[in-house]
Amino acid sequence: MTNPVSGRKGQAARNDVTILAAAKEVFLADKRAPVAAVAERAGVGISALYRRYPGKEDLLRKLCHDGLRIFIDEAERATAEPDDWAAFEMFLRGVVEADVHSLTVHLAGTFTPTEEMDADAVRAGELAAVLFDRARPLMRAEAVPADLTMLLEMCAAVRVPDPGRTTSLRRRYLTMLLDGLRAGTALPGPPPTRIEVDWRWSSVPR
Amino acid sequence: MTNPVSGRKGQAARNDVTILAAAKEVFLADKRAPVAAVAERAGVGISALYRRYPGKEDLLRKLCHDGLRIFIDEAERATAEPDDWAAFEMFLRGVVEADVHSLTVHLAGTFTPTEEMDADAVRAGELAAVLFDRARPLMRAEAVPADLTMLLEMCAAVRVPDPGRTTSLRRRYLTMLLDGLRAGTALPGPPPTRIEVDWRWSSVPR
DNA sequence: CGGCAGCGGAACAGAGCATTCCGCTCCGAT
DNA sequence: ATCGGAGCGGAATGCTCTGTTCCGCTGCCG
Repeated sequence: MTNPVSGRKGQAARNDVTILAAAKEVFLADKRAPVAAVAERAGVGISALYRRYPGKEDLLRKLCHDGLRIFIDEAERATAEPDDWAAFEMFLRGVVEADVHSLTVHLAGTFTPTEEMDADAVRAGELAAVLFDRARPLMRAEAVPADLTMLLEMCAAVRVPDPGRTTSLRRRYLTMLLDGLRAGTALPGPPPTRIEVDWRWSSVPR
Repeated sequence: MTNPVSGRKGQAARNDVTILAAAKEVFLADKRAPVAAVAERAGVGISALYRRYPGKEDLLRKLCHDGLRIFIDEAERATAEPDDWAAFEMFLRGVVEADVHSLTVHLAGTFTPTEEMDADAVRAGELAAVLFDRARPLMRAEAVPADLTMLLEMCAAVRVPDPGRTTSLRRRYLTMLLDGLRAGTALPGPPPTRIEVDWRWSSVPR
């Protein structure tokens, strides 16, 4: 019973991950997708879903929190890299690769966050700031940490029907953005503020 | 009667532009917004809207087509600029400034396009390609015209609650993107194809 | 071999929305 | 001054869509 790869329990355990994966796919494509779409994508009935999560909002929250944790993991992994710019770039590439931004920022606002999530979000911001500061000497002077959120937002906006191509194209434009981040002409207007960048989190619906 | 600035006809004429402006604001913020939201934003009743447009889809189409025309206008205006890079930059800045991309690509798929729109879309693509080709010698070698769509897409993704700041921030990141477009490290993966970039147009719902 | 965990999917209840419709107002032609 | 109707507000209508519940079945587990 400790490792039921087959049988009733095994199937249930497998459904756990299947459902989560399906939810990720579906809500990444459309954050307002109906619950039934997730069940269908996972190839299970609706009950299988409601047996695991009290309601839709809980599923969304779980998905978002998982994304946040991946973000933190990527940041921590990159921190170990000694070269400042390499660490920074590794971090961003990891986040973009995992499509974490869509999981976190895009899903924000569709549920009420838990305190633990808030804490994790703060931690994520701190880690990113450290990475940013290390790489800052290599960037254009006007760049600020809040720019990171926007850069990720822009990468997440790159989307084509084929997921593989989406990833590939995002790599392409992230490269371009990183080049633009390093040097160039003076930037117009004031940089984004923390509040401007985090507004999705603060708008608590219902 | 030729210029009824006041009276019944005058109010109606003023409502024409008020409604269109409201629709632009509302659908820019959320392309799936209900018709009632447009009426409310315009400060009119729903009838005022349905008197002008047979249905929601027609309003969306009008909005999108107007955006397409602005795109073309910007392209034509920029074409007159003798300096190749300046023309290219003026074009992109104009398009971003007018938030035309959200009006066109983002609204695509919410209605069935007319033949005239298709023709205009083709013309828009041609004009943009000319501008691109003129500036190409000044860009990194891997850049292709389809990149333009993606760059605009990324700029459109920059969005904060305050419209003024949104515009300002978009200028900021467009500058960064243009710098990234001009030079830098090699880009990974194949560039986007025309089909990948136009997929929204081809998916015809209903 | 019996019980129940786990599940499929129909059924339910309610929300949201595009569109219609009715009655009112008040411009403007006579 | 009067009256017809253009223009409009907003309630009413008739969906469609969706979250959630519920019932009955299946087949593993003890």
